[in-house]
Amino acid sequence: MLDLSYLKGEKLEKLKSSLINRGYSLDILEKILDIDGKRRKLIKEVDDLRAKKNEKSKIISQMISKGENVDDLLKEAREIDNMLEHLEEERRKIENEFNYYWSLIPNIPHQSVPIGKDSSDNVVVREWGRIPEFEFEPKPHWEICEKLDIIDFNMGGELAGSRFVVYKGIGAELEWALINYFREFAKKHGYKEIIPPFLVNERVMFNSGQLPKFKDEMYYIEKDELYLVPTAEVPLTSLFMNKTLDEEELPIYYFAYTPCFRREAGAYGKDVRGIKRMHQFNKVELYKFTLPENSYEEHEKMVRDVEEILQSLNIPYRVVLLCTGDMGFASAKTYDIEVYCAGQGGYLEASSISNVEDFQSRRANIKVKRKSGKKDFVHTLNGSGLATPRVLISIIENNQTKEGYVVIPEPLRKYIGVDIIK
RNA sequence: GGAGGGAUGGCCGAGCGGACGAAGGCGGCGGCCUGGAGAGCCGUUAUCCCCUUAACUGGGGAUCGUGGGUUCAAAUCCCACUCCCUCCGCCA
Repeated sequence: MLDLSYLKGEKLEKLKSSLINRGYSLDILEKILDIDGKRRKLIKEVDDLRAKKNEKSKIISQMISKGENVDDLLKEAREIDNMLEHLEEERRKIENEFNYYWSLIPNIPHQSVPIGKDSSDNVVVREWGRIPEFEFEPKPHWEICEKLDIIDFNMGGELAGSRFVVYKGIGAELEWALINYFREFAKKHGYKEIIPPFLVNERVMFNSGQLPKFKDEMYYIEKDELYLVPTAEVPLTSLFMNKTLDEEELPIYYFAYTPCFRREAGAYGKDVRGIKRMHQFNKVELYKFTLPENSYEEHEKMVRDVEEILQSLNIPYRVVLLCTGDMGFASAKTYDIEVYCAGQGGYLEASSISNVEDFQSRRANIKVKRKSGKKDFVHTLNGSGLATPRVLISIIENNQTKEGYVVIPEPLRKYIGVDIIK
């Protein structure tokens, strides 16, 4: 959530251009501005009236203690009450409306973010690794997995529907191997492990920016009013909600493995084959709470942490700086890391690493107290480190043999006990 | 699921209709004292919103788990909900 000062002066201009750059219409902002005017007026009216009432009450109490007659004053006070009643209701209504629309406004991109419309305007900032070459036509991972019987796509469909799969045997083992491998990396880089709830309440969903705008993307359990987490970023964001941290405590590095549940409501018919886009997948998420002045440095560091994992697995990748039009709602700056997948003949996004500045900490109310006594909202960062499916795709497709086998990357062998999946 | 107890400022803890944004203590901050530190003493010590201002300048409003209600007036009374603790039941 943005600072309300964005509704005035220079900052308003900044907000406008940022909305345009992100491909948002200005209609909603005009609506907000209109509501805000009414809101301020009502606040003033109500507060003034309350001041008057408080004054009367004070006089009444003084007169009562002196034993004087207060009937007339009582009547006046009751009249003020009547006026307040409907004004207050109006005020409550307009404040709710205001908060709702304001929570729909995305973050302001950092000045280093390229302005652009869509992914074609993203900027590749570096590439690593050698693209594998084959003497045969490399197959897509779904064909390989089916033949090796390590992922059962049909069974997933029968149990839960499309975009669900069943990992079997070495497939399941490889999945756990990756998860544990990622966990060990996170630990090595100084992140502290968290196991959060996989279901969270509405407030927590709001804090990280999923609600109210992306309600349709979430699985919701009506009976208990709980949402299934779409990423560990959601519970991690709220770990310090309504807390004020000490300056010396920062930065705080956390990581968590969770399954991630997404309805993929806008993706009908897209990426239906294989495990590229599923309703449930596994991910190890990296998360940082930092001082505002350090967040961009920490952002670069987080990207390097994730790169190191891919390098150790010898996966060719490129780091892409997203343009304004392609960035997520909460983000001020995002790098995607895309891994090369031979069977697809191209790159797939495997990690998204964002600095959201104080966008989430405002929603969750997470502050830091400076030595000077001044309080600021902390900055938060999140990054996949990593999600398993697309890394798995890359490993399977890049390491396939002519016979349809898959050579397991050296660092993962110790978890499984085999070098090659036959 | 059933029965009972509880939720107050950074923390502990009083208050149970009016002068209470809230006693007292601890902690924090500033000062005195000291060669320095400690002890001691004095002072200070929340957040948010609106209007105003060069300014946290001045004025006002709100906040004692959350949301309602009673009252001229609620931390205090009533109702609902949430969370925590204890006991019983059920269960991996």
